[in-house]
Amino acid sequence: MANKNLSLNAIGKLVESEKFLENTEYVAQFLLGKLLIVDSNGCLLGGRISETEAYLAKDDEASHSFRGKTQRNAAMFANGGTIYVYRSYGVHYCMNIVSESENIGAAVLIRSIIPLLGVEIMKFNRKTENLKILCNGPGKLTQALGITIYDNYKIINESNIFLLDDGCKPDFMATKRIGISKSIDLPLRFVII
DNA sequence: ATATGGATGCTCT
DNA sequence: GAGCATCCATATG
Repeated sequence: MANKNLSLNAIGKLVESEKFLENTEYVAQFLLGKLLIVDSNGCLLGGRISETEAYLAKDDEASHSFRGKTQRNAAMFANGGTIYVYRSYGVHYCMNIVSESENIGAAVLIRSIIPLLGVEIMKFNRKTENLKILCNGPGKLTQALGITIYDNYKIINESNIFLLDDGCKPDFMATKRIGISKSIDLPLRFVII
């Protein structure tokens, strides 16, 4: 425990929990360049967030929260900083970080990270040696990091999943979101340039 | 380099 | 029973 915090402190400082209470588009942009790190049985896995998408509480038909709270999306209505994981296409898991306050229903989907820590373990988890395709998709990064539905409802920085700020302030651009069929024109996808 | 279709399981109508 | 916030293998230019 003390060791883990020591090694995390050497990488950067934990993102303050109040940050997740800000509005969702801001959180989605803020998360770019931050380090997403998972303590997997004592091994640190993770990398730098390079792509996010905002899913809003209001007027966003593509958001899981659009039709209200259900058993599946309940974590999305928890307080900002909660992790919302769901199964996608019956095959993969996708990971979101809830934004804003309790009962709002907004979150940021982590779409891609640049692998930095525990690369050999992530290669094993993904069954590939190719760094380019290790974590470059929402289903891929959860597989690389070992994130599953059991991580649903965990709290960032109060579990084995951490967000760190090492001072990186990347340039980014906004584009349309990917892989959805409703509200497809909203510029709510953010990518490091 | 881009396009396609299959795998897969769970939620909601 | 439909429809997915995906990925990969395969097929073609």
